[in-house]
Amino acid sequence: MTSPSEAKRLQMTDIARLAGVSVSTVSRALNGSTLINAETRERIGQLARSLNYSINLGAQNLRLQKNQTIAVVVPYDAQARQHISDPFFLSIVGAIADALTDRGYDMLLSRVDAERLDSAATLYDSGKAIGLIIIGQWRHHDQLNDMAARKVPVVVWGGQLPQQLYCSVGGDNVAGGLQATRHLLQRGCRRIAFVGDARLPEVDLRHQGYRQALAEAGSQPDPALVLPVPFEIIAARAAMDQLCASGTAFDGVFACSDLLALQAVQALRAAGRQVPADVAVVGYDDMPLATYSDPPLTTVHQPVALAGVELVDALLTLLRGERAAPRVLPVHLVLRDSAPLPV
Amino acid sequence: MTSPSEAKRLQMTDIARLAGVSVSTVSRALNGSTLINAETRERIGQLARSLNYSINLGAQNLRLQKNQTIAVVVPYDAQARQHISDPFFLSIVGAIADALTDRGYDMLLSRVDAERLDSAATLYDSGKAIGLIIIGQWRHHDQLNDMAARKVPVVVWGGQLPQQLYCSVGGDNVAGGLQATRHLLQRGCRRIAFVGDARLPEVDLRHQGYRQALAEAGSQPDPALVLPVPFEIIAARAAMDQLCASGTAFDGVFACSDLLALQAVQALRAAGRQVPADVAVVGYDDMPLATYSDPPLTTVHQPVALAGVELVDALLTLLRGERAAPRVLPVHLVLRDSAPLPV
DNA sequence: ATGAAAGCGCTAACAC
DNA sequence: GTGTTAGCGCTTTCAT
Repeated sequence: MTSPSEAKRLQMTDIARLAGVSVSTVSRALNGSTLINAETRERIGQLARSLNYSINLGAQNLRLQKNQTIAVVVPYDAQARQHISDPFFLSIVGAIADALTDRGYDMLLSRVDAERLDSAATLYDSGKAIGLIIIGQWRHHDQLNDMAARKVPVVVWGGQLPQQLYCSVGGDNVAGGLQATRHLLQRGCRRIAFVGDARLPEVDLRHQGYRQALAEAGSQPDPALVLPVPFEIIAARAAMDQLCASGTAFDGVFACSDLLALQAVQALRAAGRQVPADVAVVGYDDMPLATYSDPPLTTVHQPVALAGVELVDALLTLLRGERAAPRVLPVHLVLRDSAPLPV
Repeated sequence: MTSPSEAKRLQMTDIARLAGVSVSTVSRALNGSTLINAETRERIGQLARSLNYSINLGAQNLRLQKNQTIAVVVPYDAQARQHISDPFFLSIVGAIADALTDRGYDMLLSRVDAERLDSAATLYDSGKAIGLIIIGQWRHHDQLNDMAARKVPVVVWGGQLPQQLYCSVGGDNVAGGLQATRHLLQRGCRRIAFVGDARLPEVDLRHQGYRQALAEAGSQPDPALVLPVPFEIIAARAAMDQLCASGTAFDGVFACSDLLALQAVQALRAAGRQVPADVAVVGYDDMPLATYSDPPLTTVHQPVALAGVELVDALLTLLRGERAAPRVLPVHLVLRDSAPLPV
């Protein structure tokens, strides 16, 4: 509404002139140096405050070789021009923001093409940020390894993989897949669909848990029941509709996000099948909507707030020059109506 | 995992030395100056790329007096140490991130105490960001006015108020309140509870719409039906439980967020009342969960993606030195089962 | 207790 | 076409 500041931004010289002292005195005063006479210090402080002067951090950082900015990178599908929409991504970004704020760091939120995760390194190379938190490995474990190999301080939300040079923090995906699938089997499900793109490491680990649970039960995995859909609801719905239409028999669904699970529910209903009576459904993430949905979702809970703290602490550990071991955070199944306990 | 870079960060001098030229040549080459011989330019480019060198933006910005960083400020309740959790805030942050990325700006995500919105101005004063987008006016219209008066480039998501010096972008809250309440009246509701803290301007405007709709219908507003709850589910649930227990008669609820609406639904059910048969409920925001919830929510849709674009464009207008007029974005009621059309 | 001056990494006159 | 040099706004020796 009001038009902008043509008023050149104040700088230390201005304060110095107004206070009738030199810039070094202002600098020292503003930084609380005890070298400066307490009352001049106070006077300069007052003056600066009354003029809303604030030290230029760009210049200060350059001089001090410091920087308190961490980049949080949310990859996106450039082809689909897909926007940040999955609530899980948004809430983990919120959790990281909280953790960084608590520790006095600034957060630069960036989006990069999921096919070029390595391009995030420019944020570090250019000094915009002193470290990177990347949300998800996507399909580029190798690029992340390369970044770590050239000593870019980076922590990744995702699964722990063999031959991993970077620090990852993630939920226990195998355990999540295992618990979800075991629960469905225990309910008596015999043919359980797996919804998620196993080219993503996290999903692949959940898929391992799924297969392991099937193996325990002596059940054969059926490739026709694996739906390699991305974290994107339109595609998920289409794939589920197709599965329903195909005539392939199934009585359970394990979906790799709550949103995917709810799309499955809708597709099933559209096909005239009841949840959980005909088909039980288990989701992943335990976002708030899982509580309110119809039916409330049985889902694998991910500790989002803890995730934010762990990601940040791991990165700060790296920045201190220490090694940061990958962390696998506990997950647990939350029982609700989409797949209740067997009666 | 891997430990950090003790390797001092490369700088232009290093590239210059390795290329056997002066820093100015490197600078020009890297900035694509045609003054430089095409092949030396290419050679230097290759060298820099192969070493992952990237111009130090802190220094560059200092020299060029430029900066492409916009701060997005999410206020929070410091007393409650409440975290970013309302899905609406998170999704508008996502929308702003998309809009800024498209336009080549960096986004600094900051949290400030909702009682000290003016503290966000330091981000500008210190040169961290060239402009501010603040999510919500909260209870400090005056602080925002002060910031605008001293020419801080700021745009606020929120309602348009009288005597407003800053640029706001927001949904049409009066229309939203009007449509929601009219719809409930049209269904035959006679006693409609209003759930939301009218000390917040946006909520107050919705409340105006609510009162206007009641007036149109010749209905008397009853203060006992106004629940001044914050955007926080625990408090909302408690207030709704209390209303149910109080014996105050009501047959409709207009809640100022979808999350509040769903808490109302849960409280009503706990009190043995059906939605929408006994009490119809209308929410606000039209977040994804409104589609999936039980019952799906009739709610006022806010154009989140558009909001991101408008906020960013308004700020860029200010930064260009032009005036940016406040914008009120259209909202519309989405009919679902929590308050279906009258039969 | 305060000031003068050098320099953080970069760019852009101004030389040659 | 390329090098030399003077700052961008700040902190910090080193003087006084």
